[in-house]
Amino acid sequence: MSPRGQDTKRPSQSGPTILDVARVAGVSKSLVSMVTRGEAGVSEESRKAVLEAIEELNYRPNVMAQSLVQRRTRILGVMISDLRNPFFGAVVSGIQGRAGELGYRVLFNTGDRRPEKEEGAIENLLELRVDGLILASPRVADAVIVRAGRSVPVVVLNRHMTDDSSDSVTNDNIAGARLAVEHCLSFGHRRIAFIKGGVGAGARTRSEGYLRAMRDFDLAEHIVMVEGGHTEEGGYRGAQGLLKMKPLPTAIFASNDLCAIGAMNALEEAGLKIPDDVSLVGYDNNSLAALRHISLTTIDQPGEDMGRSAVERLSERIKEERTAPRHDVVAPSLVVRSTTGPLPAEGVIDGDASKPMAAPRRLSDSR
Amino acid sequence: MSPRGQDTKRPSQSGPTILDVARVAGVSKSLVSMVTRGEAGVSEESRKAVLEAIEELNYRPNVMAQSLVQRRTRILGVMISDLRNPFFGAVVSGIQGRAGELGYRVLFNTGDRRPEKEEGAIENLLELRVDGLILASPRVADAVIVRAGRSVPVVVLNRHMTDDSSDSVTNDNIAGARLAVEHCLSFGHRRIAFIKGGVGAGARTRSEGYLRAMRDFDLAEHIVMVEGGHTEEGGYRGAQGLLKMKPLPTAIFASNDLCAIGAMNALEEAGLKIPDDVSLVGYDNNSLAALRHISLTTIDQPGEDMGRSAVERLSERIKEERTAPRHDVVAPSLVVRSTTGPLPAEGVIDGDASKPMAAPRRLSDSR
DNA sequence: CGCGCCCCTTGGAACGTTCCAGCTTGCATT
DNA sequence: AATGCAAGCTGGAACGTTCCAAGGGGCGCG
Repeated sequence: MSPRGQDTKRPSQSGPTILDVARVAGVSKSLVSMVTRGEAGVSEESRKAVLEAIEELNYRPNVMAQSLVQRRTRILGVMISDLRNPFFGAVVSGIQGRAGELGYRVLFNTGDRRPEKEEGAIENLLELRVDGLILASPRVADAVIVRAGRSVPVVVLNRHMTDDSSDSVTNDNIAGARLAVEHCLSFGHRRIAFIKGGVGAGARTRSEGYLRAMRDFDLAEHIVMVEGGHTEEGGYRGAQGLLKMKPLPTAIFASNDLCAIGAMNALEEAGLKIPDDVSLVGYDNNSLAALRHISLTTIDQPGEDMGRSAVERLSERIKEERTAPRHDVVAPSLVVRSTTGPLPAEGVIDGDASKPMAAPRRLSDSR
Repeated sequence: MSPRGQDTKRPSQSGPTILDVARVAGVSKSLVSMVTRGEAGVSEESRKAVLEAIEELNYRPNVMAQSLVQRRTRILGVMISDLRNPFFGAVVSGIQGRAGELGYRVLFNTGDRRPEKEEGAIENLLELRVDGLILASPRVADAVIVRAGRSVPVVVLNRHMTDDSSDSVTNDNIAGARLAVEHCLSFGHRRIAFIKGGVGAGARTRSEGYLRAMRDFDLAEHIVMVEGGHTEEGGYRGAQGLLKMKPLPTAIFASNDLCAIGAMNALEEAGLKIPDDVSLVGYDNNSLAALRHISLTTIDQPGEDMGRSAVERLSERIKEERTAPRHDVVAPSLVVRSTTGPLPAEGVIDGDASKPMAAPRRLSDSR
């Protein structure tokens, strides 16, 4: 009765099953299963027959069926907030590397930068019954993460979770921001401005780190923060804001590399030379920063390592080797490239040059 | 006997099932199923009871079980050859957008640039019984793609398949390369060199397009090609090679944007100004090219649209609305930014200025 | 010769869903 | 009062695996 008759019978293709293989090889399905799982105790003869049948039929075990009976998938789900930020390329690479070593397959899903889509992406992964979930810089509400944590081990990357529903791997944004400020200081800069990261993961703690470092170095009076965002556009606008200020900052610290690159454009458009007129520091050390044409001084956040750690933490939880939550913090480090340099001449003159270069000394101790 | 005794009973968590929900709601599993699938013919009362039970238990349907019985997953598998190339960010975005509209979920896997890993990634997706497969710029052997095509509809992105085992969505690299050459020509350039893309998808056809365009415009004598690669490093080395040449090319066309950026560095290091001394054209129009600080003239390849088309083609195949293979070719377009400009003064002198500026005219017609 | 053991192999139950045929109930129609 | 029918609901079979208890030979040993 169906419009297309008999060809609609099978819901499109559904490959050969273990039973087909068993039939062709002339053995039982159990034996085939043992072969595919590489279990010992199968005669060479049978094994060969089975392998041939598999080859002949182009058979592939159905993961769905496997997972159903084993009650686990050996799949790690990864939700990436923004695939367009090259930093996550490194994270993904680390995740995939370590997961492969541990025998997990990895499935990615992305939120395309929109929290509601992120939530859907997480839900998708959860319905698939992934064995564990990695959320890379999620922008969703805390409650969503907690809820996910109720059904599966969760590791959050780059966002510190205050509750104990999940593990986290973050980089020490406070320390990283301090490194940035210290570095500028070591070149004699005092008027070190900051372009904020908006809602991006880690943005808040970087602001916090900037503030603390400025205060600790007795630079509170020079604190200048403008709105920006973790995008090129945000950095561009942020820098434009800074350019309107009366005593121009001599150094600018941007909340991430994309932001710094945007700032770079604005500064260059205004005819300022980097680093001759203004120094610039980013954060992340993404692949853009390393491009010779950009060569941005930045704070390295080891994305690949963080990815690997996340998998490690997840694996411990899945195997129930650990039940106490763990919050790893990796140390950021300074990568000096070409966008930072000594204080420009006038800066030394019209800035308050009362306190001499004590800072640089202090800096080298503290590292 | 197990070291940890009773707590190992359940293979970690395995959430509530439809039966648990049925029990709590006081109805049959079938009724619960009808509710979760949004089927009509359920009394308001029952529906409410079920929804409450679902909420209470934090129940989530098990996709594995669903797929097993339905014999389809509503999942599209996507293999991305290189997540670090920002061009694919756009592709992914397009895929995800259209897939969402059509009711598919999307699962990504990446080959981390290594063919054998790509093959594993494809195998993974296939074992999951995805309803369809998108291969974005795959580097695997043709045979792997053909084999995959035997079990599931496959759409290949950016690589033309000569056989009919799969559909493809490519951009017209020949035409794109021609646009690049034409553009240089319109500025009076004749010595237009090319940095090749190596094994990257589309690299061969771009070379081919360059060659053809050069010949068509009577520039065969100026053809210069050097090895490069679809990475910054490749472009850097390629440009270094070009810099050793006796009459320096006045324009350089790189096989992709990453490559062009590498070339940019080499040129700048050599003290050449872009575009004053040398013009530079890339390919892809990835997010880097658009960065104001880079502002690369390039050939736009509409990644997002291509992603959407791929999903479209796949969907047709899955629904069996079409059985004939289809090979879509999208038109590339020129994006003029700041890395191309008029022929430098000396270029006009020592180049063969015999044929005057006919080319620019011709160009504007042909667009 | 009979017993036990090891090696290899097997069928059935289970996993959590969907699908389907059929059941009940109540109401309108004859 | 009997019949028909629709609305709402239900239990069992099926999907393709893995796991497990148990079956069948062959062989060495007492």
